Amino acid sequence: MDKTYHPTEIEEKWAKIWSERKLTNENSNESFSQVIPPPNVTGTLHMGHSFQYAIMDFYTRYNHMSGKDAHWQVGSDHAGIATQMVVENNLLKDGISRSDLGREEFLKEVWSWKNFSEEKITSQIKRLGSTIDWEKYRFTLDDSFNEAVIKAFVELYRKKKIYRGYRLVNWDPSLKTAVSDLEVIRQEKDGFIWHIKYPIENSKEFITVATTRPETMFGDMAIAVNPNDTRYKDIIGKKVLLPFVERKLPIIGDDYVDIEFGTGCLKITPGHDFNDYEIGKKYSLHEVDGEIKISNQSSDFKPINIFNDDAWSNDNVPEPFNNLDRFKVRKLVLEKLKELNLLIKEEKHHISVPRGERSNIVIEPKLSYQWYVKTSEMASKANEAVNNGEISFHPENWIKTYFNWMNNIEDWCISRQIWWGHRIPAWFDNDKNVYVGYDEDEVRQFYNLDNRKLSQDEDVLDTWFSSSLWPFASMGWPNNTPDYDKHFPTSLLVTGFDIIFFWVARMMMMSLEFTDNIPFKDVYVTGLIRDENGQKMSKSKGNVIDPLDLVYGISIDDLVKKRTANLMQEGQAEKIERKTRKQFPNGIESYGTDALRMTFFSLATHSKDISFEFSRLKGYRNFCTKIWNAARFINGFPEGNKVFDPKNDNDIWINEEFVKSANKIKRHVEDYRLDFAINEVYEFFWSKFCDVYLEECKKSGKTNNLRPMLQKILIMMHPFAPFITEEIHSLLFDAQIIE
RNA sequence: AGACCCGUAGCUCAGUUUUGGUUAGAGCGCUGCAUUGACAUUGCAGAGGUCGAUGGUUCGAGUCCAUUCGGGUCUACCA
Repeated sequence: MDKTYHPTEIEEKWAKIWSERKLTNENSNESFSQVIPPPNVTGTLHMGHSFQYAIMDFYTRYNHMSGKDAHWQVGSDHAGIATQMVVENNLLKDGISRSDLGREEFLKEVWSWKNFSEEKITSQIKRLGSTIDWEKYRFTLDDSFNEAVIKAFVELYRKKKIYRGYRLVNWDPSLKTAVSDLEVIRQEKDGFIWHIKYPIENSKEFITVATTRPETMFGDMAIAVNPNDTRYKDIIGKKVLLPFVERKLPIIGDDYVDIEFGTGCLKITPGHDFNDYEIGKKYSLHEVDGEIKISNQSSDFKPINIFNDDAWSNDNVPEPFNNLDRFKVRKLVLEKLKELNLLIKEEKHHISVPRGERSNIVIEPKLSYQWYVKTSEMASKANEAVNNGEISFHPENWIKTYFNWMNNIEDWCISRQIWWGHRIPAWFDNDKNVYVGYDEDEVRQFYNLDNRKLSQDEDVLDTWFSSSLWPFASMGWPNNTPDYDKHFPTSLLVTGFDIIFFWVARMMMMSLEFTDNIPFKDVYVTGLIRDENGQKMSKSKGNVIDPLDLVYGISIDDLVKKRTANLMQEGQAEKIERKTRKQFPNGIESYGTDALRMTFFSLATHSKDISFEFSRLKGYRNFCTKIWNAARFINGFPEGNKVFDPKNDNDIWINEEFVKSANKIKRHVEDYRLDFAINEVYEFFWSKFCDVYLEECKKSGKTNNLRPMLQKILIMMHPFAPFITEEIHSLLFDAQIIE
């Protein structure tokens, strides 16, 4: 054995061996299985990924060593919007836009990016020593996965659990696509509320509405007051003249209006506000010759849309307000209202602005046709599985978060107006009739169509729609494969709390729908890795650490280069460089994968936010050194017994301690408390085995049992620190722990 | 508006439900001594906590209950 422990050389050797190896406990009837939360092919892996993969690999190895047939299904996610954005940004650097290329050419670009990113990601996962059968690698947009997605869509449609609807959606004007409720981030900020006078028809009276979005007034279709509001009782039924447009709007009385709020008087803009839409629908508002009419025919309802796809005002908006960005419209409207003395008050008001999760642009509610999944029935089935204990969360507390959302779940908008994704299997004829099916032939057959021309829906599906099928589709569903038979439902899901709604809940719904089975039994919910100051790691903050830089170390210049490359905003680089040089004056040292891995386990507490500390990492690197040196020391003694054979008090004592610790560790592992488990490992090896037993053996010279005891310990420690234990084991015992 | 989480040693955090129980734990840091004879170090010894605050239940509260202060997250809504 080398005098010093050189982790990276050893690790590279074993990582390669393991990436080509398949675990074979195929004869075991007991399955342990889990699926990787497929990483997005948007770039490279970060600390959060390696944290979770360490845990997943731990359980794979642990269960394999317990004799089970352990399967860890690996793959990656096409991540529709996110990946498309990355590729579009890259092209933009060369002055090329998506539309310059056209759909087909653009998709070629995305596929080549996918290959590039996938290569990086898989080599990272391999380097961490993950125990994976790479032949079973899947991608959420490969052909057979598409088969599963199409089947899911068509079946849901034919069971009337998917429908197409024309209604308001969260529209991202920068990406020009609809997004789901979950992809909208609310940002609280200080804004204004404006009080605006609208003249009442045939009178000198005015009515004052309060609004935070004056620019949408061109889409106003009614004024609403509370019928119990004595101030306005008499004007219900009268009409107002919408300034600039001269459209006649009815004044309606509805309980929805809060008497206390604002002026107690609300403008109704059904084309641009979700609540107004509901009211507009209730009264079937529609325009006839410049006047808004009320009816009880719901089919009459026709909201007025005043924006284009990019949220610039359209032709429904008069001069000089049309063909402007919505914020310019707002500014101009306020100016002109002021000139007309119709703007009577500007009040500070706390508002929450909806922003796109990816684009960060302000979301504009927009009327459009979109596809939706009906969720309520599926959700209650999923809830049942949690309530009757079929699925359990660890820590349990996350159940509350889960139910909080599931009990108020809305229908899920699954269509996206982008190019990268699973194309929606729906076809239109020239009369805009819609037909859903597996392919065009099947559609014609199913609907008994003549040879009319059909064209496929241009839209693609929300990435999370395909991800929701991952636990069974990645194992071969809808085909019956040996993996699906043996390893589904899976035993464990390791994932972050941030995607409980996006992913965990939806997998539960889809799995129960299509397989009549839960997708997983235990959900191990991890916290989010933050930097030492508790800040979320992000490119723009410049505090990201690449896990492989902890393994190999990195010079300060390279680290600065890495952190300041490809920044979205100008001028950040200098600040990031200063902070980085201050925190890591000499760069980052090499710590090795085992040290990193054990650090992750020690951080796997029940806490939501996990501060990544270098001092802890250093501590576990010292622990690895300790293991190495203990082994080297033992290796210097004569071989002694093949099998542990206690002959003195010291032997008996360490064996008892070993059994005690092993039992504790087993319990902690089964309770999903790897932080406790790794503490026990550390404490046993260092304080008991080294400080007491080894010292005693040194003194007494009774060293016959050192090797067999070390071997037992190495095997026990292997899932915690696979590289070093495997290396020592093969050096000293000429055999691998996992063959 | 509702829900949830956090506040314990200088720092980062365990411990709080099922099971309230003698001197409240860990790692790192700190102090002192020893050490290059397995240890890119290690060993031994040690200091350091009114467990956010107040009140209650109890023989006994970090742990249970109520109130409160500070920090954070999520969901819904906000004309």
